[in-house]
Amino acid sequence: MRLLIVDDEKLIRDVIKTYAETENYETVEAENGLEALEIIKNQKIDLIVLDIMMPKMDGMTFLEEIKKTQNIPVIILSARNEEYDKLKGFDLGTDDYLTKPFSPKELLARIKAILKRSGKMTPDNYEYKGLKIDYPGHAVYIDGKEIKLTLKEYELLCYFVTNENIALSRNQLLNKIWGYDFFGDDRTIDTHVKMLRNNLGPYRNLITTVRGVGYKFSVKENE
Amino acid sequence: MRLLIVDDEKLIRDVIKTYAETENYETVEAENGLEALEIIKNQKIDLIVLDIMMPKMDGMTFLEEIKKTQNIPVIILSARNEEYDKLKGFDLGTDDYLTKPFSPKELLARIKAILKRSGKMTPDNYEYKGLKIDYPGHAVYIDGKEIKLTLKEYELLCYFVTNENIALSRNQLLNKIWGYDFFGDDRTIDTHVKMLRNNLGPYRNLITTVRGVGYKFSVKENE
DNA sequence: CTTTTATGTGAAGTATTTGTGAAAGAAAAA
DNA sequence: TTTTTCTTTCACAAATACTTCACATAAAAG
Repeated sequence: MRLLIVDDEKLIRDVIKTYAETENYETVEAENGLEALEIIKNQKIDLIVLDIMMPKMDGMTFLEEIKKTQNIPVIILSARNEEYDKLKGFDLGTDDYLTKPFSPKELLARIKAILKRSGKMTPDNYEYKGLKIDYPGHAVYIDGKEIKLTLKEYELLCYFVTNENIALSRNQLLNKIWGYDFFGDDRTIDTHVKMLRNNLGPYRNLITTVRGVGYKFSVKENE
Repeated sequence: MRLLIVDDEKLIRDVIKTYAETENYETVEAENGLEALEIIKNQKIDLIVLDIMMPKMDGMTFLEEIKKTQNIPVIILSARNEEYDKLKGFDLGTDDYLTKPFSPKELLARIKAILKRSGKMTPDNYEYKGLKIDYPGHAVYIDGKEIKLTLKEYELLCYFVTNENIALSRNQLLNKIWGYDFFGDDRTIDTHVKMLRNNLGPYRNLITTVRGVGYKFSVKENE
């Protein structure tokens, strides 16, 4: 069980690290979002403790970034009175939120709760028949052969896969993958879905159109 | 499922609103107790999120006021260290409280728990015999086989199902499903009901005609 | 029983939504 | 810079959905 602690203050990191280690969690540290992204790319992380206020790449940006493709639970640390509305991309199902100053005991309790709740940890790959996604490697395979997806196509696919059997509106997709500050055309999604379908070849029909709503990924074998 | 959010800080209301909407709750806002009372009078509210400290009419007064006549569950928000024993009218069976600052996740979890407890929770699917609606998937199944409904047919069915045994006028249906800005013909509903009935096959008679009024969905086995 | 009123329904016409190729615009790589 | 790759927009075709209409049918009223 490995935690990533992202905070620019070494003192805070040390405190968390100390307490976490008494509970036998491994810890990895990062000073800012950029560093954290690097680590996420290369290591399997089970939970992230994330400070919102940081230089270089702040917590929110980092959060939106990783939520595009990964589903690692996150505990957010923020100063009291910070603006709540910045907390976009925050996934109510898997994440939690604590205000500074916090009691280490409470943090540990929440860590425990989240890890328990999410039971089986974030898998590092997805597989359905000959379709395979290797999350750490950012790669997708069809029948053993790697297919080359652009970033948006990959993000789309990941989001679809983690929301199997759920109809996703264009807005939802835009917000989650493009970010809340994208003000372009809805239909750009259609184009990306088209490309993704083409690239999925024999698996193209796993993405179905939900007319009037958006798209849905499902492996159900209906006619 | 409609929540009333009562808080004098717009920021807090916005945060709650944002998160509540991701869970598909409708939200109504009020700045103070007086406003909230007005709303309660005129709308059906399933749960109230209530800040205790407010100008004009504070949360406590409001709480006592509505508890006299209604039994809507309430989640109370209060600053840490406020005296809880002042919480008159607080019903331990149906209500809950949270201290600020709170985690949105926790609030939503409590909302869900309370709604579930009070039997009001919208489940994410509906089932009656071989008729099944999968809300997240926007899909309807009859005896295990998916039937393809158009958006309007699907919306109609959902609205019927959530208003079982209630006669719905054409106007009501138009307003809810078509929106208040639709100025077309009433009878278009008849056509959609016709199509929906056809698609429901063996379950077509769950939608009965209420002559002079509109339609009604009911599972009662009459005549 | 006849008339009136309301609903059921098939079919035609209208409107909307989606698929798609291509071009323009951005970003990254060379 | 130039070249390449990726992203976004656009335009039009195709598919699908929605609305209206006219007449058939059924229920209620006279």
